Parts: sequence; structure tokens; C-alpha cells
Amino acid sequence: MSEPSRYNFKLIEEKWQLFWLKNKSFKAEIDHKKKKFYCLEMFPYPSGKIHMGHVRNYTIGDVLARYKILQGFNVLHPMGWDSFGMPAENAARQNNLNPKNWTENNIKIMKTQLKKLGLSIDWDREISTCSTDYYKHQQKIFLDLFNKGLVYRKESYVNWDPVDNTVLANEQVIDGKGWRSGATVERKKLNQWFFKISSFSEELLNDLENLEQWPEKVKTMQKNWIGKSYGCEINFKIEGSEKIKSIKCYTTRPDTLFGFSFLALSVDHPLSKFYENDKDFNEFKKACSKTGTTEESIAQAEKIGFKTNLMAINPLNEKIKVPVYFANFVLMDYGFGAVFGCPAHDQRDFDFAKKYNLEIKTVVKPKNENDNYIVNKEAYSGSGLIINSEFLNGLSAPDESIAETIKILEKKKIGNKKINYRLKDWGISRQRYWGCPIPMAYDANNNLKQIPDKNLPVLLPENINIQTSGNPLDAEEDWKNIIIDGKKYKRETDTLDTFVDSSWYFLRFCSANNKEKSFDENDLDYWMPVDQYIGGVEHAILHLLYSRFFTRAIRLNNNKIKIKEPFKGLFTQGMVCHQTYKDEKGNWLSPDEVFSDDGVNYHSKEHPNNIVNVGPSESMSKSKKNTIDPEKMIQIYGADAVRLFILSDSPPEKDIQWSESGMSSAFKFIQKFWLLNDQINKLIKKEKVNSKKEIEFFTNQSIDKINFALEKFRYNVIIAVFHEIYSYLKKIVEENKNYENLQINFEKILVVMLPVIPHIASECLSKLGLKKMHWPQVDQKYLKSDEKIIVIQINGKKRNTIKLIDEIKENDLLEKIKEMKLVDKYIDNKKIIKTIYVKNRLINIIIK
RNA sequence: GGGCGAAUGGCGGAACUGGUAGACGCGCACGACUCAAAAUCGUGUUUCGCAAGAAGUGAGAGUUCGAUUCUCUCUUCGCCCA
Repeated sequence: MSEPSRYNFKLIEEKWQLFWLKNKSFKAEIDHKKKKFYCLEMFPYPSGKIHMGHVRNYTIGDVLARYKILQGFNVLHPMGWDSFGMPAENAARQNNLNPKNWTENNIKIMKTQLKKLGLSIDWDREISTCSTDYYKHQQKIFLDLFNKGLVYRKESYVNWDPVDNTVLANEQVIDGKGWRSGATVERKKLNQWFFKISSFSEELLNDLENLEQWPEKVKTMQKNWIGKSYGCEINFKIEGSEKIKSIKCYTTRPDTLFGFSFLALSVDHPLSKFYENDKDFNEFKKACSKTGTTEESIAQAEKIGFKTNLMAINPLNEKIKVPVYFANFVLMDYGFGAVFGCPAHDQRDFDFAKKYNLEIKTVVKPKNENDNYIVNKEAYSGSGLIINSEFLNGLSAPDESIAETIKILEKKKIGNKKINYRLKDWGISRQRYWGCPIPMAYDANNNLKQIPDKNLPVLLPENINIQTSGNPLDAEEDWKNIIIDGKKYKRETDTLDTFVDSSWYFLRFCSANNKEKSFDENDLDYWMPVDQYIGGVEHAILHLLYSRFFTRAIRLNNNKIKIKEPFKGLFTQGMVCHQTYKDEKGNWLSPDEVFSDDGVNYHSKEHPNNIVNVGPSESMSKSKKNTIDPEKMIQIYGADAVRLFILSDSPPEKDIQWSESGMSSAFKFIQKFWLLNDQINKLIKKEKVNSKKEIEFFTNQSIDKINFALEKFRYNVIIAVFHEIYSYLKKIVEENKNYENLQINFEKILVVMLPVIPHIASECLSKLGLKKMHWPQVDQKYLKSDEKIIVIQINGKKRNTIKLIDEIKENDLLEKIKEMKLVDKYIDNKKIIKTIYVKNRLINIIIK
């Protein structure tokens, strides 16, 4: 007898990848006779190499796509590249390269790597957002939205690096300093482009309810982000100036109006113009500009104010007059850029009042305190009862008191109920080179001009000087200065935020090869919405909200587009983690640089006598050097083993710990399974013997478990079932009999294994001569075995079990138990009060 | 500070609508093969106990014949927002 060949994953994985490529096995085409399934994973940024996060994301998606294919769905499973963005520009600057070449080269590498994973991708629909083929359509969409009134320009603050002369993204500002120059970042006002996402606030909020296949967590996050609040606008009368008679404020807590002790304005409030010539005010304004632009940095910064000579009058009691300040914690974007300060019940107001010695008047007390309750150490923002507030006293705060106060204010014509949203318009201007050019221009008088259709697309200039300070496009005079219809214009040099690129790519995939149109409505009608979208939870807010906005914006005035929500189902997967290592000096070490003999103490390979400190397991990142290279793993263990492992150890929505032992165990499983397949192949060539019913039970129950796990994304349970399958089949092989039903059941098993480990499963199936595959039906009659094991509980505790073949009535069962003396010692001398019988499953005997 | 979620052996994790807690994997122990080791295979592995048995799903209560699952309080951790 010849030795069974060791499984050569390199040969076989390559063979099947080539087979799928040649046969265009995953090409998606509209077929109205078939039900469609659109499976999409968040497309990657081409940073250079794929990482384990990608492997996990795309494996999860691939299992689903292949499962749906086998179920007979017409599956669209595309892939593309989110290829505009800063890393390319930074890399180009550092190494004096061309961002385009850098990006395209990375795409080439990563595509090869992804293909080695054996994904069921329709590569004919590959898109790349930095290619003209993609962004030319985006420019048209931009103009379409512009003409629908959803795009506008306004002055807005940016993080400005005064040394590099450039705008910084929030994440490039570290401790208030520019990440590269180290210069203190300033707030600078620039004219910028915005999408009017706020006009969809209500719709984006309400429609969350219909997203039944989205995680609640993500819906809550979006809900909080949109931040709908019921509040009140109040007009405060002002004394102390000829020109200023009143100031309008927005508040969510009008019920605390009796605790009002100052009124605060944003430095950008229109009234600031009256202080333009005030030296102290300008100095104050400068100090404010040192605070960052994020809500968080404003919250954490020291509260400072500039006192005006104005006094604001409390509308509920005109005898009370309080000072008006400009303050750094008031944002012009929120409400009207003016708030009334109630220090006792708002921490920011409290800090401010402490600093400027303003009155802190308690007007809400917790329910269990008496009326003498006084706020002193920190603001109290909880619920309770209104006190010290004349006619509002005794109202329960916040719900009743707010509603009642608004009624009173409306009656007195002082204020109005108003709904406010936290969601602000989406600033899409980036002062960057490597992005989609905005198809706009300005004439000599700075009037806006749309680039006409015939002059589209606006191409990014290719050979530019990337080493300039600021936006390289500003320096490209040849590109910037244009003539349209004989008239001179200057191009807009801002490019679009890369979130714009990813806000409609799922539409483009439906018509990826349409040269004329961004997308064809008929294609959308068939493929959209995305049935299952899979990606990291870090995109739970912005990317998903922007995509939801875009879908609505595009369908506005276009009744051919029927879908409103782009993603019917959403799944957010957890991160891939690994232990971290540091040497004695505190430098990070990669897993390759350390070794351990006992699994507890680690040493550096370079200096074996040095102890390595093992840190907690954290998500893989280059900066902590705790990454594992997927390509290397595929090379050592093969794609099937890597896929198997990345799914096996944790449920997909949770973080997974990378472990070398887990990885090698997955590899061993593939090897063992290959030998088993060999043995079964030999077995089924032997003379047949009668079918074994137990095999039917086992197969159907296993497939049922896998079906359940697939539907619920419990992919780790699928792998557990694979191991059970292995152990069972191993026993069958040992029996050494070719049961008549062995082959057919083995085929079914191979088919359900195929989505996870497609290469080896395809190979095994082809050895059995199976070409057409479909997902096996579960036969219900094999789900429950003939033999029933009934649990006997005494007072709710399991004490024994009893095997039965036929169904039995409760009384007969009880008699039988007594006869068999299964639980004699428990029942002995005691009275049976009652019994609970769950048919065919369990009997609970209550004794006393 | 607010919102959401989680907590099960040495570790990762199973347990469908309340009904046999610990599937499956890792690790560990013992055994087989071997001159030996690795690899492989087999057996065992919640805790206490020689055993019979008892306890047991972060802590405490409640509902129930019966709770990992439902309700309340608390502790710890994670994520998001601030």
C-alpha cells in the first residue's frame, strides 16, 4: 500500500485560484430569474500590504458570499481600493515619489496578496477611487448635488500649522502641536465647501428604526451623533448699549433660568464686530484661537472669558440682571453662538463662574435632598425637583419642568420651543493634492463658476512639485489658470475629503464598467441595497452616516432610484490582537524578535540574556510592532489554514487573539482532514454494505448546526462542528465498512465546509467527481434521534437520566422512575408534591 | 460625567424561544510508538473529595417547579460620546 500523499497546499490552492480566475467563477451578471445577494466588505486603503484585520474582514465576507452562492443566489461580491488620501501624499513627500505610482504599486501588491486568500471576488468590477474612471463620475455627482442645493461654501475654522503652512486634520494635531513641524496649531478661518447633511438630520435619525439588520450599538451611536434635542430659543433683553438691544440664545434647559448668572457669546458671534477695535478683546480672541477645533479640546481647555459692559435681563424676573461675556467654550456652530450660563447645573458654566466669581444659584435638587440643598463642589446635572425658582418650584426636572417652562416662555412671547441637532454640515474641503478635484472655478471677481460638462473631468495634474509647503495644487499655475469660453478663471484648488469617495462606491460596483454614467438605475434596481455590509466598528458613525446621506442626496429628484438605505444588513467585526513585547529599555519588539521556552518568560533573540517584558494583548499595529504578516502565514500554512484559524477562536464581532499554537492547530486540521479524505476515498471503492442510519443523523444535525451558526454569524461554532465531523468520520473509517450512504453524506459535509476552506474542499469534492454543488437540505426527521434521553430533576437539580424509545405519558414515566430506583435515595421517605414534565426532554419531581 | 455592552475552567470560547453548564480548540498530565527526542496517535482534564457525593456561570437579592439566560442593586472591564 502506498503512503497517502501529504497535502500540498501550495499546489492545490494555486490550482483552484487559477481555476476560479479562468472560469470567471465569481462573475456577477444581472439575472432576473435569480434572487440576488450583494455581499460587501469595506474596501481597503492601499497602504502597502494587507494586514490581519483585512484577512479577518474579507474571510468573514467570503464565507457568507460562498454560502449564498451555494444556496443558489446570484451573488455580487466586489472589491476595490479607497486609494486617495494622505498616506500617499506623505510617503511621496518623504521619499520624493509620485503619489500615483506609490498607490498603484501598493494596489498591485495587495491585490496579489488578497488573491492568495482565495476570495470569491468578481475582479472584473474592481474599482479604484483615485483613477480617473472613478473620480470623473464623482465630479458629476458633486455638481448634481450642487445643483440640488446640497453643496455650499462658508467660512469655517481649520487647524492651521503656521510652520508648514498647511491645514491639519484633527488626528494630525497632537497635544495642540503639528505632528510634523511641532509648531503650536492655530485656528484659522478659511472659505470651504460643505455638504448640507444637516437638512437630512430628521430623516437620517428616523430611518434608523427600519434598519433591522444593523447592530443596536451602531444605531445608538448614530442617534447620539445626530443628537436631536428639544430646547428653546430665548430672546434676552440687553442693557448697556445703544446698538445692542437683545441677544438670542438656544438652551436645552430653560427650566434652570432662575439659576442664570451670566450670558456667554462665541468670539465669532456677530456682535463681536462691535469690539473689533478693542485691544483687549483682540488679545482675548487670539488666546481663544489656541484652543483646538474639536469639541473635546474645547471641553478640556481652561474656560476663559472677556467681560463686556453689557447686562442681560432675566426674562422671568426682570429685576435680575447678569453680565455678558465672550467665552472660549461657546461654539458659533451650535445654537446661535450664545448660551445662558447656569453654573449650578452645568459643569462648564460652573468652572467659568468659579473663575470669574459669578453667582452659583442652585435651582434643581436631587429628590432625596431637602430644599436647603446647595451645589458647591461641582455642578449637579441630574434629575430632581425645581427649587428657588418662584412659580416653577416643585416641578420635576428635567422632563416636566422643561415642558412647563417652555409653555410659560411661549405664552409670555419670550421664547419658542426649538429642535436642535448636534449633527453639523459636512466639511468636504481638503487643502491637499491627492484627492478628487472639486469641479469649480472662480473668475477675476471671485464669482463661482461650475466647470461645464464639456470641460469635465477635471484631471489631477500628474507631474507636480510635492515638496511645496501648503497645498501643492496652489503652486500649479498652469493647472490652476484656465480659460472657459474665452474667459479667464482660477480653479478651485481644494480637493474632496476621501469620505466622499467611499460614500457611493457601493453604487459604482453595480455598474463598475459603465463608461458614461456613474451608475445605471437599472443596475441599482437589481443589486441594491447591499444585503450584507461587513467592516470595522470604527466606521460606525462617519462613513456609514455619509453613505446614508449620499444615497438620499442622489435619489433626490430622481425617482428611478428606489432605495433609500444603502446597507440592509451591517456586521461589525472585532479587531485582531496580539501580545506586546518591550525590551529593558522600553523599545517595542516584534513577535519575530522574541522567543520563549516555557511560554511565560520571553527573551530577545538578539540578546538572549535580556528579559523581555510581556505587555497586554492589543490590536495589531505597526507602532507597537505586534503585527503578524498575513502573506508570511499563508506561505507557511496555506490560505485555508489561515482562514480557518482567523474564524475559529472568537465570535467574529469580538476581538480575536492571534496565537501561534492556534494557527498551527488549524494547519494540522487541514493536514489531518486530507488524510481522512484519502481514507474515505479508499473506503468507498470497497464493496458496499447496508446504509448506517446514524450517519444520516450525524450529517443532518451537523449541517443544521452550521446553518444556524452561519445565519447568526457564529462562525467560530462552525469550526467546532468541523472538528466534531472529523472525529466522527474518523470512527467511521475505523469501522472499515463502505456504508451505502457514506459517500453521499460525505459529499454534503464537504459542501458545507467549502465556504470556510474552499481550496481543500473543492479538491476533495472534485476527487469524488462532483461538479455541480448546492447547499444540502436538512432533513428534519434526522434532527431528533429515536432514542430519547430524559433528564430527571429533583427540586430542579439534575440527578439522573433515563433512556426511552417510545413516547411516554407523565404518570407512566413517574412509575417507571420509581420502579427503576433511579433516584430512590432522593425520594426516599419524602412526599412528592408535584411533577413538571417537558415532553421527551425532562421531568422535574418536587419533593418535601 | 453620560450612553451602550460584557463578565462562564489555567486560556479562547459553546449552550436555539428559561429545561443535562463547560461543546470545540489551546494548554497541561499520563500512556503508545522511539535507543532518545520531535512529530503523530490514544486517554484524562470545572473545583473540593480516596470515594459516595457536594458546590459551581463576577457579587448580592428577586421572579420561577427550574435561571449562564428574565428583573433590580453593586463591582470590574471594554467601547462610544464628552
